[in-house]
Amino acid sequence: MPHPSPSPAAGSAEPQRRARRKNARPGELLAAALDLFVEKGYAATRVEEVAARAGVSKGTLFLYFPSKEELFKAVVRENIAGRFAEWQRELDSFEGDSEALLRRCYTVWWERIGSTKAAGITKLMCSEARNFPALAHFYHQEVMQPGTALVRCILERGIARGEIRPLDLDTGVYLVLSPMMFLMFWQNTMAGCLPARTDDTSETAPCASMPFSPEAYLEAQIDNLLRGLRP
Amino acid sequence: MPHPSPSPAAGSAEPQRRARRKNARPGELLAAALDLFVEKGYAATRVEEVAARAGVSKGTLFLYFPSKEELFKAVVRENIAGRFAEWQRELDSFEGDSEALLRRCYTVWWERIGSTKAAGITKLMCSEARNFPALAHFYHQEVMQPGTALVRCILERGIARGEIRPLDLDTGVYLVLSPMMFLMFWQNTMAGCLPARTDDTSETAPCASMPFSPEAYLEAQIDNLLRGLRP
Amino acid sequence: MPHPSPSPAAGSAEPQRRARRKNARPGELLAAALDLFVEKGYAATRVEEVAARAGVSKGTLFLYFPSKEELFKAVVRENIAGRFAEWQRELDSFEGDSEALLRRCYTVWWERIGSTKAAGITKLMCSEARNFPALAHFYHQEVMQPGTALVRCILERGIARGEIRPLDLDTGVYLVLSPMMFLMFWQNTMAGCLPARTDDTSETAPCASMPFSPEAYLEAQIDNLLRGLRP
Amino acid sequence: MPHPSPSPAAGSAEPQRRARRKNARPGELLAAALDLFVEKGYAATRVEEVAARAGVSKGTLFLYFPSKEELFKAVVRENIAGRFAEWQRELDSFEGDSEALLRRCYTVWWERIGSTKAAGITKLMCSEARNFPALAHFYHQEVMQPGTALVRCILERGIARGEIRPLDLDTGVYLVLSPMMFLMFWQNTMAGCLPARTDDTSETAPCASMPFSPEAYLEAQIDNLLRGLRP
DNA sequence: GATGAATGAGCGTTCATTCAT
DNA sequence: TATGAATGAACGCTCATTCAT
Repeated sequence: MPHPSPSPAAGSAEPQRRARRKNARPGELLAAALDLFVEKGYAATRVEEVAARAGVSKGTLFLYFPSKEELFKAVVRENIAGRFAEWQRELDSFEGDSEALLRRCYTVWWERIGSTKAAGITKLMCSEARNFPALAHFYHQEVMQPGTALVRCILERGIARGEIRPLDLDTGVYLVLSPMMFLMFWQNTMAGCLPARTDDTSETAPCASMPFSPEAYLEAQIDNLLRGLRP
Repeated sequence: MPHPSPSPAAGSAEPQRRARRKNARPGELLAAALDLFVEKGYAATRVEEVAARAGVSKGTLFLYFPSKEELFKAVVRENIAGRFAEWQRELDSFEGDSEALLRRCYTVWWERIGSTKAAGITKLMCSEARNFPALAHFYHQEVMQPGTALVRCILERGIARGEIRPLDLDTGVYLVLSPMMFLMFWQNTMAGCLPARTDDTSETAPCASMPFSPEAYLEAQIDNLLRGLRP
Repeated sequence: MPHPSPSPAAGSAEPQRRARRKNARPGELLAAALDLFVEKGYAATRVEEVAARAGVSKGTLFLYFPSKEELFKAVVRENIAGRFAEWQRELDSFEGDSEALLRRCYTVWWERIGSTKAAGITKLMCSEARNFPALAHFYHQEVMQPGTALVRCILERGIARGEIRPLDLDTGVYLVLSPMMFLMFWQNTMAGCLPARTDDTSETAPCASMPFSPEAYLEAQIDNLLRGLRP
Repeated sequence: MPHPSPSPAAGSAEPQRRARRKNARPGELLAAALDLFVEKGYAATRVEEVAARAGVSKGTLFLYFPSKEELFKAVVRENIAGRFAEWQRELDSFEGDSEALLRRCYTVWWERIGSTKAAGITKLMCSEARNFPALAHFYHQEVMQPGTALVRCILERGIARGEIRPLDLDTGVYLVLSPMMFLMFWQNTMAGCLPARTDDTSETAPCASMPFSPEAYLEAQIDNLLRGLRP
């Protein structure tokens, strides 16, 4: 095995690449689409760019997703909407008290959504909902409704167990949800503190002088929320 | 009355009005642009529409602003004035306890910002921050920083008076601010509740099944916040 | 039974069927193409659809026909066979008067051509003539010329027998032919009476208010033609 | 006036060209569109080509016509549909007998439609109706319906005056119309005899060996029709 | 031979921008 | 100064054609 690394390695793995790619394509496209949608927004993302980032041509994208709109929906389903069933199961089988449940809820959300690119989707959706009513409807149906339903379950359970003071649930769910939403907005706007974009202009991080730790924020919110919800 | 009809000088106060209009032009364009940018977002707003709403032609707009991008920047700069000095004075002279102060703070914010077009500017700014990093920086310094400073004052005062439990202020300020930001986003996206599309599928307004009253939300947040902040 | 599963020779009569299919391929493709070209026109027919209807893949079609254009040409050549010799024989042996002959002529034409897919070929050919001048020429020589010759015979016979008034035959043949051509066009266009579009405006089938029965039309035409041709 | 002709003549007429063109543009575009639609069909005609033939850019076309479909409709209205009112007036004020009326009807039709490019529209419409149901509907409503209504008027008048034998009008109108339609098809398919296209390939006229005079055909048809319609 | 994943030129349409008037 | 006719680059999407397997 001489020259293992810098060699172009042209040869053995080529034949099956086509077949192997075929299965990988949707995932690669979804990943590229997630990146670009979050980075530039829905309207400003060109499908050709998504295709290019996934290493294929424009036409190929339409082999897997019939339209830009469906591509976006697939991104949402892949990264958010498709996971509610699992979360509901986790919730149903949880055995601790409401404080533990809420803390776990925030932790899990932060790990799986809040700190990932998926959080950018929510910000994007809120930014462009008015211009793409069909997408807004889809997002509402597939994400907002299940999300609020999940939180409502948690609160109802806590009230039933006497661990949470009775409160109007229609607005109560937003006591739990709004910190998450705030974080998703914050992370994807003011927080140029993220590794910063690598493409065009040199970009001084806007919040350089204003410390903000999402984890600390979340911690403070959950603490305060729990105090406030106590019976 | 010689040459009554073909003379071009028909009309008395015209020249003056023309001149008056000329000075007002940039302002009228900025006002129209503000409305439309807030209403539809940056990308979806057409310069022709801005010009039309300002009562001038498309070409005239480009006489005052060299490009759509510069128009947008001018709109944001124009509308994010500092009213913080006034608020700081109101705060300094407040004599009630922290609960009253915080409640008043939310009320005043809702009346002067949250329920007005100003909230739309914030949402707009956040939505487009990635595309206009310089503006995002500007906004952060001129709005976010003073805003957090103000809230920090309130909390420090409360802690000093023993009305608020000690807590890390760097993150604590966001306990107060995040409901406001959440509301500004919410009001300008999901609550758009467009009158349903008329084309293919029957689509009820997206928020039909998810009631949300900003006032009720604010009430619930302030209540819970105050409970949580109690020593 | 060694190697039962991974052996590719699984199946008994498969090889033969494969071979049989292989010879039938071009014909199956031509048949599918005929259907679709007649149904949707040249431009609107997608080669993939032709391949699918013939039960093969898109790539396979291009194995047999080098391009969509050549496929079209092959379809037209294949389907415009000459049945004129047979009709000439039937005409030569006819013994009734001219009215009976002309009536029979229309009836036979309607049964064998007018009401069948063959009419669709004619309409197709006429519709695409400008894009395929060579085919138009071919069609003119192989179909139009013999057709007019046949009708000319009928008229000459009638004039000779004193049953038809003398008239210029060069144009007279079209008195007989034009109703047929009109019908072939009509049947394959306006009479499509598509099941109404389902999207925006309420659109009843285009011919709803304009009743048209091919048989009644043919009947009226032959009646009027015979009256007009009487000496 | 030295060098009057080869001089570029740049100078006097330039200033008003813009304004003058503005009024002329729709007409120029409609003329170009008529040419191309008739020449290549609806689907195969590219709007960019229409614009180019009218001497403007693609975008300019959309300044005057909001879509390709509306451009086509405008062509139809300009060349056919918009004239029925005038024809109806001419019909209402006609004072001769039915033979004179029908002869005049054919003559006028031939001069204003049949022998012009407008005839190509009907052929086009029949060729592509199935693929563009909206256009088919429009054409049916704006052309076929008024056309048949007009002919029906003529026949009813003749029957009332005892100059035409009673006959079922629903099919009777087609006795009058089908020769026109036949001619429109014929002229625009088999009759490469027209001055032949000047663009790409050398095209031998397909009907070289088969004499066909539209005028003679029309003459024969009207003669025979009148004989057939006599009471 | 047969497949179907991949391509890319081309379509109708939009809209920020220009410039002759 | 103000206009609005004109532009052309770009978009989302289609589909005949190619070619590695």
